[in-house]
Amino acid sequence: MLVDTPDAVAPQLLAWYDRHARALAWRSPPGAPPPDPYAVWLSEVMLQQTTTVAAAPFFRRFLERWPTVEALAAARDDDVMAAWAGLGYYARARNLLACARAVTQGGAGFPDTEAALRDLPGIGDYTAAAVAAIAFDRPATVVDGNIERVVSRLFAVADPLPGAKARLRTLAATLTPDRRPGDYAQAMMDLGATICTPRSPKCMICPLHLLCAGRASGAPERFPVKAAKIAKPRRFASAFRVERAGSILLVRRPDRGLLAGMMALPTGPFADAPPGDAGAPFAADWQGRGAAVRHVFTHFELSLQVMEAAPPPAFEGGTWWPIDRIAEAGLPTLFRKAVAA
DNA sequence: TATCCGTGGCA
DNA sequence: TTGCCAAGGAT
Repeated sequence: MLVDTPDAVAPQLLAWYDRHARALAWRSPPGAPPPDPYAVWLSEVMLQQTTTVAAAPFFRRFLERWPTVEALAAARDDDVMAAWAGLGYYARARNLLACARAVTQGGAGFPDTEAALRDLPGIGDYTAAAVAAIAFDRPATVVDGNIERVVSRLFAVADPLPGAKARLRTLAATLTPDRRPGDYAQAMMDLGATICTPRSPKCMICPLHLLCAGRASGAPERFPVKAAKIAKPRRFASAFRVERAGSILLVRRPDRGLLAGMMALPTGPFADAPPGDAGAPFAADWQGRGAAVRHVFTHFELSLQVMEAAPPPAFEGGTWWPIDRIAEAGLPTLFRKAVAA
C-alpha cells in the first residue's frame, strides 16, 4: 500500500473539501458550526441507499411540515407514511417515527454519542457514526458505500465485498482524524460521489491520488472487488382495480413484508406465472386492463397485471378514494404506475 | 451470515 | 435492454 502514512489523508482531503464541498440543503459549509441534529438525522435516514437528488425534495417537504423532532413525533402515522411515499424502503418511515418519539420521550433530545444513537430505531452503524460526527463533532468512523470504495482503492484491497467489510472498516478507522470529523466524513462521501466514482474515477483531479495504491495499480476501477451476484427472479401478480362513483378501492398493506403499511390496490399472490384473478377482493368477470406493469424491486422483477371489474352493490372493505385526488393517497410507485395504466 | 426491503438514473 | 448501484437497517 502507498498509504503507509494514514495521517496524510485527512489534511489533503479537508483542504480539497474546503474548496469543493457540495452545497446540500442539510449541510453546513466547511468549517461552519454543525447543523441542527434533527436535520442531520432526518437527512441521513433519507439518504440510506438513496441518492442526494432523490432525497432532497423529500427533505425539504419534511422539514417544512415538521420543523422539529417534537413536531414529527406528534405527527399521525398515516401522514408520515404518505409523505414518504415514492422514496422507498418504507420501514425507514416507521422507524423514523419510532425514533422521533423515543428521542422526545423525556425531553432530552438526540443523544450525542455514537453508542447511544446506535440504540435508536432505524439507526445502524453508519447513521450512528454519521450523526455523531456531523452533528456532534465526534471522531466516529463513518463507513458507507462511498467510503468502502475510496478505502478499497486507497489500499488496493483485493478481498471481495461483502466479506471485506470488517477489514475496510478497520482501515477506514486508521484515517479518521480527531479534528473536523464531520467535515472529514462528508469530504470522503463527496470524494466518492464526484471523483472516486464506481466507473471511470477521475484520478487526475483526486486530492489523494499520490497516496492511492489503487491508482498506482493502473486499474483503480476494479476496486472494490465484489462477489458475484445472482440474477433477479421474475415474478407475477395481479392488482385489482375497482371503481365506484368516481372513487377507486384502496387497501392498506400489512405491517410486514413488501411495501409494508402503505396504501395500495388490492393484490393477489406473487407467483412464478400470471395468477389471473386469484386473490381477487370479490368474485367477478375480471378483465385485464392494458399491458402488465413492470417494476423492479431490489431482489426481484415484478410483472403486475391490472384487472378490472364492477363491484357488487353491497361490497365493502378497504377505502374508496376519489380518483381525481389519487396523488394524495400516498401510493408507492408500483401502484401509482398501476393506477395510471 | 444471508435475506429482505424501493426507486430512479445512467452507461 | 440490461445491469449497476446510491450517505443501510432489521431480522
